[in-house]
Amino acid sequence: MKIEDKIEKQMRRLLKNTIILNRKFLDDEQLDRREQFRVLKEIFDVDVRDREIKELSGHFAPLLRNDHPIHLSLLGKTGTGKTVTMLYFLNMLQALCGKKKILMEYIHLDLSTPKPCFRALNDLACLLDAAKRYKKGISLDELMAKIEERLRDQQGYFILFIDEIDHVRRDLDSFLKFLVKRLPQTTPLKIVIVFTSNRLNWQENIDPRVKSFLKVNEILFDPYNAVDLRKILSIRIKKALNRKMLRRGVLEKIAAISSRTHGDARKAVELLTKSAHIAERDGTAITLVVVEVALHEIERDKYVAMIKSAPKQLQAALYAIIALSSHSARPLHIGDCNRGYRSFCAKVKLRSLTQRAFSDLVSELDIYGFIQVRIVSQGRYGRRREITVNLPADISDKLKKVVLMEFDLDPG
DNA sequence: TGTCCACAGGAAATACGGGGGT
DNA sequence: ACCCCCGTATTTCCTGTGGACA
Repeated sequence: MKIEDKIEKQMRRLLKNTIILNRKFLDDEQLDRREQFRVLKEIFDVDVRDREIKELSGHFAPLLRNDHPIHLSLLGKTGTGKTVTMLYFLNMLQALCGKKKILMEYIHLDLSTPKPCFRALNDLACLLDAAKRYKKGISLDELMAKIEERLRDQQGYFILFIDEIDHVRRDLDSFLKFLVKRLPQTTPLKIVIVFTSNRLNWQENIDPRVKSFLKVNEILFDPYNAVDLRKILSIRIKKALNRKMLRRGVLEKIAAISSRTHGDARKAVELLTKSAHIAERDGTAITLVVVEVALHEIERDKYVAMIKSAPKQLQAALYAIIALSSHSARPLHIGDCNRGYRSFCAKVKLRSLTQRAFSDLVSELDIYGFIQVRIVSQGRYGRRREITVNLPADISDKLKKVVLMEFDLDPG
């Protein structure tokens, strides 16, 4: 056989077993707005988030009567579709308003990373084209004035979609005071603010004087159930994957696992994506076993990402504890761990912290789930925390290697 | 019943580091 | 270049604790 034929045959065989046909439909980041909306439309067309969309329509219906709806608060855990549903809805609403010659403008202020009041206001000003991006050097008042100036003689409806409102740490009060109290008085715009939050009680500790101005309607987004997730996943599968390489029951399994553990659509799609990648890498179909492996790898990657982005001190503490725990079957105590930690610090030339600070590191590792800690009293022999490591062996090995590499040490 | 172990963990003091103003 | 401000990290100091043991 000629070499050209061989190559062609080989490539055709690989192509036949390709699993991911269109990568971008597995990652929303890679889709542009229009494509995103097209995917969303398909999802909403099969009645996913039907109730929520009905409630949204009800809330915004007064627009068509030239009436002024109150503010709105969308509550629910991450990955329950608060943001996408709202964006999709706003897009539709804008089209509708255009048709009916109703003036309407909306802004999406995304606070997905925590930021102080100043940053949030500055970001808003940027979106409105009212100011440049400042690091500092301008007071909150000036910033507010710029926003007011920009909106001073606008007409019609102005919908301000503020995503993850509880990420405004420090001075949420003045942020809200400006938006709900001051701004409506200085512009003829009819302002409707839509908040999202994954904490049901985000309004609890805001200034009562602001709160009294903040009339909100609430819509609750439940976690997705297995039926919804199946619909969402099958649309992704249709668009992105070679369905011949998907074994029976895989879709159901991913939907079931996801609805049981979190009900988060983004994580469900992530599990699907990971499974596809693994299957492709190993040259197999996506089977139930592959899904299991994917689940494990996602978990491992989560731990690795967490420790990589953690401060050096925390990395050192984790390394010392994992290393110590693999030697002894007994639970560890702070004293032992602290000694191990100190000697590790000496080895990697890291300044070691006091036991008090180290003790806080241990609590932090407990919160992140790397280790388990419980307080045990041994009477005369003191009161101490018992520290255990419950990670699968391959994960803790991997973590040790990662930490060593962070300290520029060869894991070998 | 009181003692005392070996810490836990709160509060206040202090060090550090990045950014702006001058 | 120098100082100041402010938020965060760390240290210092401290009080509290459940129960075995005498």
